[in-house]
Amino acid sequence: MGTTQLETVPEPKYWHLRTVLSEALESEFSVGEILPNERDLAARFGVARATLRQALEQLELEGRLQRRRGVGTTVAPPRVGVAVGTEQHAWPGAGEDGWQATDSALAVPPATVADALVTGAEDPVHIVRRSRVTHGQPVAAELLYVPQSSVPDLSAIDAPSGAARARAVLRELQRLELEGQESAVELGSARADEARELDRLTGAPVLVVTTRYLAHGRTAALSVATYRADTCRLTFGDTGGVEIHQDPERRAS
Amino acid sequence: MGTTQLETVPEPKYWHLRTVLSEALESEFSVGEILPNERDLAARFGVARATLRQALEQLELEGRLQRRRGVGTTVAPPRVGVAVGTEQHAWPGAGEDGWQATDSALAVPPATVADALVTGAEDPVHIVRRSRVTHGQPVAAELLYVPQSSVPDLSAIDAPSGAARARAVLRELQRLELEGQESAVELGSARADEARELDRLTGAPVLVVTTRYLAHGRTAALSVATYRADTCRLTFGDTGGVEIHQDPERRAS
DNA sequence: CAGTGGTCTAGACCACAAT
DNA sequence: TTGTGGTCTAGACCACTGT
Repeated sequence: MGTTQLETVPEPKYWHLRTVLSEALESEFSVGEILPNERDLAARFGVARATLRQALEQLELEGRLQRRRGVGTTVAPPRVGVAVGTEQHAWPGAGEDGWQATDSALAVPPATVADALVTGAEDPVHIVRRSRVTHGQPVAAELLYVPQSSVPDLSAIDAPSGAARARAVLRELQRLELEGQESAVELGSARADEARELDRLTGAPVLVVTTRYLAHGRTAALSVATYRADTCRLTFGDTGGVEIHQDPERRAS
Repeated sequence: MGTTQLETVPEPKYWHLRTVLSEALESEFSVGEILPNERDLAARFGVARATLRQALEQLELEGRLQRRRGVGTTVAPPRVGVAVGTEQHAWPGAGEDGWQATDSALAVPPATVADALVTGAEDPVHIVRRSRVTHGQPVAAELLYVPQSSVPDLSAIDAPSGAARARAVLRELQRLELEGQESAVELGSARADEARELDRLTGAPVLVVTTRYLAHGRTAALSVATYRADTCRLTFGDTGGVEIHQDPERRAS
């Protein structure tokens, strides 16, 4: 990476900088390599640190860089593809899918969740916490809402919370016949608790996947999962086929 | 919205500010309403304009606000759900789906696209441009790559480009038997041309949906569509059911 | 401890839309 | 021309990680 001077172009400095850095990442750096620190980089390009940071922010958003306070900025590996909408129509917790149930308790869900489920606004539901790990990295945190009516036989369980209870709820869910599921994906920012679980800072961009599981013509469960937007590529497929890879710059012809 | 003073809390000012503004949006503003300008807001909360802007940025990312240069900051309507992965297994361009084919030409695709398709690296493919409009707002811009082998009968077409040619490519595509499709969603930032088409600034956050269409055991077409991340909620479903709505704050129990 | 990225300030000027 | 959001600067200090 030379001491390139920025030309006077009709585009913002930080955007041009992003392009220059992007090319440098491809040609002069390898995955995991650590970049010079922000103060040095800014000086090298003759811009204020804030401007340099704006460029780095873009690249981090695009999954090209990873920044960690107290450590430095490193070149990120390509995004990992995580399957979220396979055609197998499987209940959460079926098979080995990388999810780990961590906790569960009976509580009153947020109003919008109660709406989507058929329960009354004050009816408590089972809330199952799960986290998903891929390649040793945490990629998602989920809250799964299960109305008591979906798992009537669970009354036998006496544990008020804990991982074992979470697994019990999931096990009971398998007994229902799954008729279908539908998901929605949108951009959000990590709440403090989610951020902690995903090893990111509060406010980090996440992809929020809301999935509704249908059985008996009703919504039998509702899942709200937040995925790290910087490291994940969510795959929805009905073929189980090969990975589709995306060019860092999505260059058009 | 009062002249609330920020308390000293162990969280960043901009994050606290985001929360305060978020609550104000729910209780004191209605959709489309215009907020006080940034300088006034910053003064009112006793912070620098840059800090106030950091909070607004978060809220815009979450689809709560819309900012337009020269105009102001307005309260955004709830995100619109746009279907991207229905179970009907339909080719692009089938039926009325909100897409509009605008142009098409024969050109050599980017290397990564050529990889996904089976074509050689230098083989030109049909590139179809489409844009998607919902509720009068542009929500997505797409590039559809179709190998010549997928539409052999198209050779009869002599127009080198144009909307009519684009429609012809799509029409030919319908004749193939679609075996399946698989999609991936990831976060990206709008290139200059995409940004123009989506009525946003360069670098605006977008959801990039890459879809592979399968026929005859091969990839018959590849679509790369960029959706406005601020206004869109992408839905993948196999039930055609009701909308799932998401609480502005995604409050956990 | 030294070094990193994260937050924050108080300004300045620019690009754009409406008047 | 006026007022808006967008860009940029040159600092300061904070929070965290490693040694």
